[in-house]
Amino acid sequence: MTDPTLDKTFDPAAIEAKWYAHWEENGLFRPERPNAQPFTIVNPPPNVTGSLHIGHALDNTLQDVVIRHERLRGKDALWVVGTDHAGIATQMVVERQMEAAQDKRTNYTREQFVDKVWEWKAESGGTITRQLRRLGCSMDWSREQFTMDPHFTKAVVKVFVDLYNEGLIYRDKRLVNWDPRLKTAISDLEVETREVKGSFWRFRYPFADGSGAVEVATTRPETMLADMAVAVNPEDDRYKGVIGKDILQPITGRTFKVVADEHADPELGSGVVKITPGHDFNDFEVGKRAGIKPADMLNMFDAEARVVQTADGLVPDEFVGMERFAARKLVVSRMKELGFLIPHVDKDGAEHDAEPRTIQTPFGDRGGVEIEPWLTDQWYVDAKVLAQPAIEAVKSGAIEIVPKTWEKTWFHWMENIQPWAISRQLWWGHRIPAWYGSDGQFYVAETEEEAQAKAGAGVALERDPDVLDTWFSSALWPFATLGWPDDTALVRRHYPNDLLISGFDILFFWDARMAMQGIHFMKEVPWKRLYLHGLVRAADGQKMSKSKGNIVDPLGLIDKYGADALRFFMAAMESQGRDVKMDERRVEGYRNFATKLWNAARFCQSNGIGASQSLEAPNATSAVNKWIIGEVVETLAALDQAMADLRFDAAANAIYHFVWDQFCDWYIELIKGSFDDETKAVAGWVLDQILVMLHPFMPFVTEELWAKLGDRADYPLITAKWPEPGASVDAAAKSEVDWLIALIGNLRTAKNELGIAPGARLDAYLPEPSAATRGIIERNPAAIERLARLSAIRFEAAPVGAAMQIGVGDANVIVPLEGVIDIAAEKARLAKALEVSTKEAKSLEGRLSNAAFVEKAKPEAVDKARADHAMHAAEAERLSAALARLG
RNA sequence: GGGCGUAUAGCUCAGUGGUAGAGCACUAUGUUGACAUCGUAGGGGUCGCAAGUUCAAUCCUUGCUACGCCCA
Repeated sequence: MTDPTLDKTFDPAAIEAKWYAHWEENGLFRPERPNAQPFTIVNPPPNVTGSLHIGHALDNTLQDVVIRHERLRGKDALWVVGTDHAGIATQMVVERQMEAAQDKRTNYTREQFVDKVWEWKAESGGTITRQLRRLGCSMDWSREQFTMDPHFTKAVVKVFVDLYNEGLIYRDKRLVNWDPRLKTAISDLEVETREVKGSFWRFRYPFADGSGAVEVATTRPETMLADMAVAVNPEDDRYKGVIGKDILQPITGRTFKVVADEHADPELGSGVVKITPGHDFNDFEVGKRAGIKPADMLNMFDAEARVVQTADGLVPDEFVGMERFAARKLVVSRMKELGFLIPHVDKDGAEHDAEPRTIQTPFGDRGGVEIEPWLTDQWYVDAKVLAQPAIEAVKSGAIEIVPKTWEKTWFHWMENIQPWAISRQLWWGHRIPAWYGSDGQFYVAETEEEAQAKAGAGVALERDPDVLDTWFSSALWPFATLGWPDDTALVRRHYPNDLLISGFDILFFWDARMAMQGIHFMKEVPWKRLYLHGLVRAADGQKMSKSKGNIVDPLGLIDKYGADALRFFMAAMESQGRDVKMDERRVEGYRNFATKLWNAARFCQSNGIGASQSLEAPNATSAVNKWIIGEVVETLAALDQAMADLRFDAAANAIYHFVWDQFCDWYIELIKGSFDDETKAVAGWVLDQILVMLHPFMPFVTEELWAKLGDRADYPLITAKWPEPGASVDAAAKSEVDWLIALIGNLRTAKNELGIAPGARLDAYLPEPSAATRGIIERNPAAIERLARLSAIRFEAAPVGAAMQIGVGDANVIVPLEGVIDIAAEKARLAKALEVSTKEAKSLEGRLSNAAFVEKAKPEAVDKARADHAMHAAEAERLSAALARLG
């Protein structure tokens, strides 16, 4: 460091860039500590397409606070970092770029396209990792991971093949959630249900024999083109006679049966439902129960949800090729023309084709269009089997979920888990290791050679074109990032991870799946604790979203207030089980806090206070020095406890209040004017303890001050030692300083109320002081003179005349103010105080005179009430006497 | 419909079985040996509503209301 003198103003931007580069270049995020206890966190890999949003800022700040804390405590702290290849999102980004250049994916071969994605990644994929550095996150960049790295692919393939061989992955023809825009299947979790204004139509379906009709209702009339049954409830007396009869569908002319099925609810509408097994999840089950094999279920859509001819050739030509919503309209108008539409009559008696209704409609979370249930062959994971040990792990405590309230959600989801559709019809991602043979069989193997060996010579193989769900690979993050499936030292040392911090919004997507895969393949839970935090919401409490335009950019906040301030805000606002509401004023407040510390350090430095020489607290003889050492001990205990409990808010507040309220407001003020060697040593030590304790929250300003306060380039703060004061709280020193603080505070209050200039220097009298009080006064002349602004306290009777009376503990300090004071004002002041004391005393007296209280309450409570009563009663008496003296 | 969460000072939030705290905002004041991104002092709350348990409830129980989230 060049000039160690601190500048008058604190400029976060200048020190942030400098220190981050220094830490990273010197390998300080992962110092060699082969003999230390390991501590491991993996970060939720952000999408490679992503840029840092406020939620990342929260998530990564919390992780950095933990990892810096553990590193300072001497652990071999590893924070694994990397990005996720984000199949759909990344493919969309590259395709959009192509569109902008009048180009498209299908102009290329698959290999060419994938190459272009890699090119894109090399060029633009590092945005978020650069931004994480600006936040100050101390990840191990030397081992940065990507879910498409070759070693990761190896892990993914092994997991797929092993699960297949164990019967836990299978191929099945069933309905999937199909995104017609992205032309891929997606999992249940990627479907968002939204409320949409729609219509509810009612139609007559005639019997084929002309003996009448039943009434069916639907919100998706186009599916009529693939109807294969109508269902009634077997218990519904109205329809018992029609079960087994044929229906003649008016548009297609298809005939099908009335079947009996529990799915039909007699209470809903007419009690009759039309059944389209190939295009509705409920109908699929009804169809299977009615004996229709999935392979025989009629399909009426192509991958883009345009109408295609069904297998029986009964869809009228005019519909074929039509977009799904256009087909819906045309079906309605054809049914109406044919006289089979039952009009809706509104409350005013007017007729409409349909009843307007709010409809729960599925949308793809990426593509943003309505999901179409579609009958295809896909790969599935038997999640139910994998979920059992994950449930057990939380029940047994092998995984501790913090806050605990999320356990129920965990259990509920795991217990009702559905098969997980893992194949995606994309080009970017981990390609499924399955080959289809010319013999009509398929072969799952880690390599094509193995597949060929299984198939035998002469069978031509073609690899499955689909890729795996991105979450299938990120589920392996806690161990594949460490080198698994190879048996590496890292895996042995850092699995299980100690802690996972994630937003609750990815509890099912990611956390749950890591638990399932981790336990299955590693035979141990992926992490011992799972900490779930909430969302960062806009200042008005709304969810941030691009469409609302209420996004707060964390980098903008860093530019404005510094990374330390933003980080401290995130930590201080993170209380368990609550979302963080954005409050820029509060970020500003923490920027001010950093400035406050900066200036306190600057003041110390200018008075010859510098780096401490020992981990242990220096020897202290003065009460003020003993007191502040005790305050450090207490703050450290509170901080350690809060960190152990993952109470980030409590931890941040403990250090904040110590720095501002104890160190700056009192300790520095009390030592001004008396910088002896002991005080300099103690002050330097306390300041160092502050820097260490605050470092996890505010790494930049603390590292800068650490460097400026002492020549310790070879002992940077980031890898310094966590405090071990080896001292304890000195009760006598504490009560002495408390007395001084009370004297100063009470004097200031009285002066303010009486309109006396705060700087006015006054005389004071304390007749017959107790020995203890006298000792305090005699030992602290500088503080009393400087802060209480008393020229002296004389241990004798005050001269007769107007005076202000200041109670401190059991002492009553008299400050003569003849000529200065307005007696009426002083009387009013005392009367007001007397009223408060009297009220308190009376309330306590009432409680103590209640026999039930004295008998049944805890003895401590009774003792405390007695002590408080005595204190308030004495105070009241003292104030009465003071009033009497004023006449 | 099921589950979960939240309701405490003007705002954003802590907290405890013995009648409440912080930051910001507000009022007054201030250049006292760092800091006006500051100092000093102050005002401000029937702790959502109702009932119950208890000597005592803001804190425990139940119900209700409002808001939010997840699942169906």
